[in-house]
Amino acid sequence: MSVRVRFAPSPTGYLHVGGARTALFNWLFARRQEGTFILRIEDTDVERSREEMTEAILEGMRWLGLSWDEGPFYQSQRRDRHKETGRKLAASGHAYACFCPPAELKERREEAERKGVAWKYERVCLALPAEEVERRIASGAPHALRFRVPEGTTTWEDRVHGSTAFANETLEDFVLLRSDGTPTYHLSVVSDDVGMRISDVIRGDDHLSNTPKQILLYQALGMPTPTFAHLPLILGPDKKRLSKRHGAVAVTEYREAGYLPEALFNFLALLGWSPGDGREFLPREELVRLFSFDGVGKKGAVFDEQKLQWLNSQYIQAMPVAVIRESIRSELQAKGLWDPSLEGDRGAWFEQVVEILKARSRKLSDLARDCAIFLGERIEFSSEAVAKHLQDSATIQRMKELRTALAEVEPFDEASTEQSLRKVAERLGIAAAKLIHPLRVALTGQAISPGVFAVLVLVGRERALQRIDRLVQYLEARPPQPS
RNA sequence: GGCGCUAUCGUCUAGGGGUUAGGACGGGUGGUUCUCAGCCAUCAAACCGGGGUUCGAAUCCCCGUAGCGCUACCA
Repeated sequence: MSVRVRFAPSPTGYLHVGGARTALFNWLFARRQEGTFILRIEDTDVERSREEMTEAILEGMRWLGLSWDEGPFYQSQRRDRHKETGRKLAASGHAYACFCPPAELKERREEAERKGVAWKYERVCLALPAEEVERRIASGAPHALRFRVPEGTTTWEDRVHGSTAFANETLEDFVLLRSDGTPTYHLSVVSDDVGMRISDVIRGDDHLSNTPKQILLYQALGMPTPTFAHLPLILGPDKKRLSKRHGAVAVTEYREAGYLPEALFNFLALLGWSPGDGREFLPREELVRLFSFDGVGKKGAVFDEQKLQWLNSQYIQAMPVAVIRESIRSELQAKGLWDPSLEGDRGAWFEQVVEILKARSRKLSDLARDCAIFLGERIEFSSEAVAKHLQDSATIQRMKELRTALAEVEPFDEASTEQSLRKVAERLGIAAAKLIHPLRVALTGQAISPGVFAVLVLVGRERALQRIDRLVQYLEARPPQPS
């Protein structure tokens, strides 16, 4: 029997990491089992659904590489089938008309809530004589269709939680069709899952208590139930379900922040699942190969951005520089630092730049930011760097000496420039660091940077000399420093 | 309130009757060095509580406790 799974988001917001993780497990399972992954948009809540959110969700899924095989299907376009399923249930005696005014029921529910007692629909309309029901329906009385919950216990073998049971008496006769004839969630979901021949329902833990109701619907319909797997929720640092309150939750926000889809994918898979052998860096194909519900935990997992950053850095390290260049191109363009020559004449040079930057980057945005010292024409001196390395008034003269040496050194490579600088330091009787740090500030404006000689060579002799000149001018223009 | 789910280092987890309770992130320390990162070495850090069962329980059972989720004519 072929595996058919679905991801069924509501288009009420962007694709958040919790939803993405649910989609991801569905995807992994489908790929592992060589099954079918179906995308179904549950847009039947007209109040909250926004059409443009559907596109945002699709965009998030494409970015993460969660390709679907069928769909997207729209639940709102399948209403007639849902209603038909409801009518079938009524015809077979599994559902009945309820004429109770919703406002009245709501009031009683709230009153029970206030008193702190349990309340469920008392089945007043179930007791109505058949003739009266017919008469009232014929007279056009508004009515909902309620499912008649049978006696007994509903159990299933959850792929994550194992054997799970609910006493049916804790369930109320829930509404299938509203008074206006529209189907409710449980009816729509089961109707669609049956219609789409879904074999395995993989969703968040928040649906665990919906499951008995839905199983009852399958049984009333005479349909085989799918297997269920309820994934633990993703939590914020306060251990509550991750939400906007905790910061970034949309997958697109992670893209903007400089994370790679491969890293987020890997991270999300590890959130609640473990291969068991301690490996952490697991590219997509490996994940597909290893995935099994055996490794899925039952406990909610806190989203730890530190670990995501670490994984991201691992993917950056593993990425060919040419690919990194493509990935940061739009960000460089946005900063006005991009030039077509970076893919042409200066391609090899730029790859060296990326090479020395990548080991120190946890996010692509770090890398793109650090490119500025090589691509930008002007650099700004950071106040920390100035305070730390430019206080000595002898620096002006030292930089002039260094400039002279660097103007002549041949070849202009790391080894020779370093040798040259050290020679100057020796001649002046000072530690090399007294030249290195101001040089770093001259070249990068920062107190921290990659190895200063690597930077020097990549900046190039001409620009390096200009930057040293600028530093000297800056220091000379500066009012005398209090000693 | 009712129902349900869950419980191993700060975090993600491995282990499932006898282990020095393992790994990873993060943190500490030391080394490399021109800074930072990286890398290498190294350290600290956990079985929610109480009862059973057993020669022996983190592991099995029960009871608590805590956290979370659901409790609509929302999805």
